[in-house]
Amino acid sequence: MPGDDPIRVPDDFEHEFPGASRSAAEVAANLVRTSNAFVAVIDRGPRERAGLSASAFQTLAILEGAGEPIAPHVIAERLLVSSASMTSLLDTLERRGLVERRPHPNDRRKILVNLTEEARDTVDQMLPVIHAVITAAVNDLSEAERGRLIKSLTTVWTRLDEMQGGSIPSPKPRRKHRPKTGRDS
Amino acid sequence: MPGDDPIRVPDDFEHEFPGASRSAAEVAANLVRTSNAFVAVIDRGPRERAGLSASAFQTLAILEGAGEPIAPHVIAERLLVSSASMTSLLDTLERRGLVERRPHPNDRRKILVNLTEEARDTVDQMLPVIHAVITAAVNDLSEAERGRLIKSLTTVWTRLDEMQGGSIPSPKPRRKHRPKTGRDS
DNA sequence: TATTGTTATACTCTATAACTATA
DNA sequence: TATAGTTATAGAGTATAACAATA
Repeated sequence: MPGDDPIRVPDDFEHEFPGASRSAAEVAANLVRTSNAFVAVIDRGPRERAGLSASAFQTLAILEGAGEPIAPHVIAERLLVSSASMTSLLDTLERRGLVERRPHPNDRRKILVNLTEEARDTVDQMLPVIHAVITAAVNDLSEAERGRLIKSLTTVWTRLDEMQGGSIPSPKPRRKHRPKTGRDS
Repeated sequence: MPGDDPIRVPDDFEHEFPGASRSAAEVAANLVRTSNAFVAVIDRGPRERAGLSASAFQTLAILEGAGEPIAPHVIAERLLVSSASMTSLLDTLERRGLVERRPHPNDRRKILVNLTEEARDTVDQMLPVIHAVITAAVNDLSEAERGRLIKSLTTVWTRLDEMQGGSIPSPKPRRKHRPKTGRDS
């Protein structure tokens, strides 16, 4: 099966991008590919079957994970969207009967977002499918390999998390034969 | 630093989801988190600085990778969007001066999409930044660890790729204390 | 004054269906 | 008939700015 090989990066990569690491590029490419495959399988299976957008799905997951009704601005923070976008998302979810808005008992500026019975049923049907997919996908790795994999991933994530805040490293310029343009050929 | 730990899954996970593997869930969670961090750093850095949507960015990447002008339906296939969506994307990119449509020399139904000088300059500025980020992120892993990581990722990806086509495993139902609803409390 | 949520407005991405031109 | 691309239309997600109600 030729499709079962890792993604490779060309020989001249480190010449084209001085200072960059070829093996690092291969790690990143294979990492993102595998993550995308996870998301694709889960999307096409449970999520799209339920007719939910990615944001709607995450909103339900946040509410389910919280274990109790929470206010829109809390969901918006976790979802990294504006409060106006949150209003729109909740409108959609409420229209579909998956959430309900209720007044906050103490603070009359706030509301609390509840999952409906239907939404909890949906989540209860989706999660076992998702975990069955994950369990099957990782099945060929030994426990020791899983441990090493998690450790390596955490090492990389830690560095990325540091970069999130601000300074990303400044690179040396690219060195290359420009691609054909159709104009200068 | 408490934030530098791997994502863990609760003790009762395998009781809650019979048949599912806790270590597999931890692998998946940490994998997706790390991939998302990669994408986030690249998005907030190079991509958003260039004012490009994810699809616009990918369109430029496809054109750059092709190394020569290609037809819209080819881009649409690789991007997994409809031809009408492709037209709209190209409208946006052309309005910004990043691509040009030219008639196909042989087949008058077709057009060819060219990158402009400005687009090639943009890509040439973005790629070194992206590879510098990747190189720095993976810096703490030895070459041996990179090799093992890529191998494990490929193993998982292969299984996921098999699942893409069709049959996802059927799970046993969830077993749980339902979360509070605000109604029945 | 600050916080919470909504409304108004606008733009992008996405899709389906109908259409034109060409092969 | 089949293929390539566009137009028309519609819906969702996103954002910013302005606003009302409440703290």
